[in-house]
Amino acid sequence: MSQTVDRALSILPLLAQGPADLGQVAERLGVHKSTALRLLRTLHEHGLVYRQQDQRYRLGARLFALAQEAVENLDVREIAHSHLVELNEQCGHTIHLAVYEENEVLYIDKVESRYPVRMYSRIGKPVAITVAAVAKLLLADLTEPERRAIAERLDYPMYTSRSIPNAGAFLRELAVVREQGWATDLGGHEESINCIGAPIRGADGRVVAAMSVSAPNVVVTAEELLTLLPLVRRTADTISREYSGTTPVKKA
Amino acid sequence: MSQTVDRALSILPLLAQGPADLGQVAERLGVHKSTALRLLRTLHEHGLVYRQQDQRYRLGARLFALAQEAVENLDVREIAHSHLVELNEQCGHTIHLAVYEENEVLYIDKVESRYPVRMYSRIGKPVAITVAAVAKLLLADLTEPERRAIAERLDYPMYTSRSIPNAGAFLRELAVVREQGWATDLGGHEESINCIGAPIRGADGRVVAAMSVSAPNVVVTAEELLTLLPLVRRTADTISREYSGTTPVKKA
DNA sequence: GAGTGTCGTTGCATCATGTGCAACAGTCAT
DNA sequence: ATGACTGTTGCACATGATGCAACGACACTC
Repeated sequence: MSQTVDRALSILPLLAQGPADLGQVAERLGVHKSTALRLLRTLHEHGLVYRQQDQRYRLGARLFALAQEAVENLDVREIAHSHLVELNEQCGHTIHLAVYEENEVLYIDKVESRYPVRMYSRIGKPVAITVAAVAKLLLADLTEPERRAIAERLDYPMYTSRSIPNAGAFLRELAVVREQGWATDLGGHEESINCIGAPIRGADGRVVAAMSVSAPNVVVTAEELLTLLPLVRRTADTISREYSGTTPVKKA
Repeated sequence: MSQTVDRALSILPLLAQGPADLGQVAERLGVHKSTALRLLRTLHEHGLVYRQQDQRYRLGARLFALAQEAVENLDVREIAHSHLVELNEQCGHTIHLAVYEENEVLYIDKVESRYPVRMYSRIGKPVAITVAAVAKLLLADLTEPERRAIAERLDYPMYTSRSIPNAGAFLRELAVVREQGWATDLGGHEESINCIGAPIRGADGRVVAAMSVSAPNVVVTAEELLTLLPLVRRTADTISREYSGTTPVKKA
């Protein structure tokens, strides 16, 4: 809507791929060098862009600070985290927490099977939306026309032979997930990895986040993983209750 | 420099404090509502801003994805290298750069001394973890339980009479290093070689890499080597600043 | 050491673009 | 219904963003 801002913001994903010099930025934007320079300077003043010794530009620290604050404002994450850790201690597998936002599903927390969470490790990465259990849970909660619209728009990469192949199959899968209240991904993303997931709901019943447990075949079979389903659902429900304020609320 | 972009970017830190509605944003920016609306729309299209159910705006998850992608492409080695070369030109000794990964400390860069004394170290090779200055720096930054777990698991080969002999001594050494912010290895790996090292930190303060200067006794004594400490620490700090994208000095 | 290429930077004239205004539409409370 | 509040739209105006061309700095070649 605003051309100038639009151009300036387009620089960010461009630099996210790696440092670039003025000429490259101008070319990729399709504008004159002097224009690109002014945009970069403005971004620089706000700390979103940093200029290294070789004069190339890359994303600046301010962006990381903002991202940090953005995620801290997602209070689902804060509430869920301790429960995810607890679940990890009980089952030993990797736990993910994801939200849906603007046609994307993003991981916002992760508890590694062996190591403590590292900020910026893989959190923030878009999810394989057509196959991941958490994505199915989040999309299944949308209205029917929304689901249809998104399903039509997506690509259906065949990560494995068990990946969901097309919009029709995806919509049927979402209907199943919506009905049963939990979801799986059995080797649909990586052949040897299975996931089971459950939704986290707000006070109005809407799904605000989804969590999943992932484990490789070599550790537990899909059948064994499914025996954890009650535990996963119970954890999700506990988080839902706390999130919707059934427990004493302290924040303003 | 660019008014429009400047205003748009000013919205981000504003929203970082918490969600705000159109009127609040317009007021804080000192512009008309319609102007604020257009800016917010542009930010929205780029996913930097998200509109929640109550129509208020907050920071979007795309910020997260951007920061994530940028960090993955951040290469400490690339940023550090020129500084290491410069340091080598100033002091003439061998410089090492190392990172910690998966219970191992690895050399990822090396600038050879200008005198013909070869050290047995190679880029990509694991470091003598119990004695090397860089290893001490990297391990000292872990949490207390992590340090303890690793210390218990390690072997303590007596390369020389001054090698660290056991887990207890190692943990005490790590505590000292953690406290003082630099480390040494005085003949602990090879009898005739001394090292001093300093940590390189990311934006969040975590140690992401460590660098060291090594020199044999026949060239400089340990005392003489230690006089280089301020220079080494300054270099490490410079690299830290550049790595975390903080501009040294800027506008008021 | 003159020549040639590349790159970032600056000042400026032009007009596209962002701006504020005022009117409109939707929602909620009374 | 009425009023107060919010977000939204269309439009005339001039501000501010744009591309150009010229300049300076640096690296490299011959």
